[in-house]
Amino acid sequence: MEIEKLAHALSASVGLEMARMPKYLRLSHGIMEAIEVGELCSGERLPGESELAEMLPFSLGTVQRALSHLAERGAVVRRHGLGTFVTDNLTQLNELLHFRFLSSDGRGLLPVYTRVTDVAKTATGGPWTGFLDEEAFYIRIDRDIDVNHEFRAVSRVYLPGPRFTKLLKDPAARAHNVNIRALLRERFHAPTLRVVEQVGAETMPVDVSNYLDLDQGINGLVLHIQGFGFRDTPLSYQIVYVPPNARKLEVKPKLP
Amino acid sequence: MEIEKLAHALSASVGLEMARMPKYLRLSHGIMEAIEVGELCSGERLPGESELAEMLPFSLGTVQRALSHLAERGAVVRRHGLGTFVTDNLTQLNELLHFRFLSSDGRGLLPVYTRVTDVAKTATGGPWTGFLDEEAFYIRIDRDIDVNHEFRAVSRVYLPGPRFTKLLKDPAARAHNVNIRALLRERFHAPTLRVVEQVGAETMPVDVSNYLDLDQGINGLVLHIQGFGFRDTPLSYQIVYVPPNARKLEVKPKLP
DNA sequence: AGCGATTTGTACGTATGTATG
DNA sequence: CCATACATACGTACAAATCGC
Repeated sequence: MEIEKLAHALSASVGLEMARMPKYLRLSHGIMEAIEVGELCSGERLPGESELAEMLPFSLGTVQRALSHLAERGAVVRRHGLGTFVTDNLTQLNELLHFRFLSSDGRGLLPVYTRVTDVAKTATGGPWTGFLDEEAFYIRIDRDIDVNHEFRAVSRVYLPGPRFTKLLKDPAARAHNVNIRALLRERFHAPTLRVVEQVGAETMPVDVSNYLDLDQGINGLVLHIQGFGFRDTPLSYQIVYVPPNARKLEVKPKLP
Repeated sequence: MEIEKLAHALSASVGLEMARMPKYLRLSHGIMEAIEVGELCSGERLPGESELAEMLPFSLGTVQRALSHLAERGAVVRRHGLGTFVTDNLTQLNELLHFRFLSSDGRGLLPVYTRVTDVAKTATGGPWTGFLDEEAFYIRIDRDIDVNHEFRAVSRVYLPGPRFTKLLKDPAARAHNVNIRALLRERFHAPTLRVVEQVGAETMPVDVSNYLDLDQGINGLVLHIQGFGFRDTPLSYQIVYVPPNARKLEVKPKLP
């Protein structure tokens, strides 16, 4: 990763919402974005602290604080005497923020692999119509989520149609392991700033049961994730259908 | 809280495992201990950063780091322009509230009414035996949870037996609408400082199904809540069985 | 094993910004 | 407006871990 790119990414993401943010958070978000859009790859080593401090308009202390901030959130790993590295095996950090299936020993997280199965217009009603503003139509992104090759879940993201019509033709929206929230931020300058999560045991819909080869009418775990953007405006409504399985979903972050 | 006491507590807690610890952690642990033994009371205001830095052999930056460390873990609350305060009981309680069923409009929370149905010794195994330390026996507190008179759930709290034997005879443990964690904190000076929550769609056990008048073998929402006390020691293991219902449970959003 | 070079971790001191009463 | 107190930022120095020679 060249520093110039990072510097460019940082300067590109200022001016608006970042203006009144502390510098260490600006740097932290800039690096986070670079990770999400793939400029910084999984496992890649970042430039050293002093190098960053020298080339960018940040002091060493500020760089350190930004990196520690990212390390606390699991985006990077810092190793004494070696360097700072993008956390590997985080195929999608954003996804893992919601899909934290625990491994057997309860210490690690299971890897997840996502695949887009459909991007289409929809006009039908549902919980998203009560959350998103009233629109002529909505865009639904269907994804298949493979958890550790053990079982699969179905994710459906609903977006206000008129604003995101371009998604229907954007090949990036159909790529594997795509991060929807990163896509919205990059392509539409619509970052998700806050989410509200709800969970319930609901009967799996017929089409989901069919797709996952389940019996009809059984109950599964269903997540509802409301995404808010600038000025706390409703931005996205995601529903994740998880079939019954032996794994448990962690719903709170842990600080040791 | 007088600085002299804190200084004494800090000097008393050195020499052993603290010797090779960073200074900011030593200070952090010292303050934490002062809270544990009651020298610093709930809601009490700590001396200012600069005051601490002046009176104790710590620089301002080190004091700030120690206080931020405690604030991140919820032991203290820092308020700009006001000061740093020991987290009070009510705040802790709200943080640890788990049954956040949302009302129809999604804005308010549904009222819950709890009723203790049994307090008894148990020696049987389960997920709690792997979490709590090995004990001769455990204490199980069964509760019936009525959510807005719409449906009922079952909660089972497992505690290490020897330490909490008194609960078997304590009438307060059988009172209605009692908060178990508040009870542990007040009666046993054993506050729950951190929880890890997991959720899954599991088959409801036979006795729970019978108690709730459900068909056998159906899946419900099952919460597993691990409670940690001082020094991050395992304190309680709670399992909540929620039958399928129309309401959704709000889970805490992740770090933004 | 020793010795530097590099890199993160800790600590200190100082200055300035900003929220609160 | 002022005093207080936390929040941010910068600069410096040294300690400790790691790697390659």
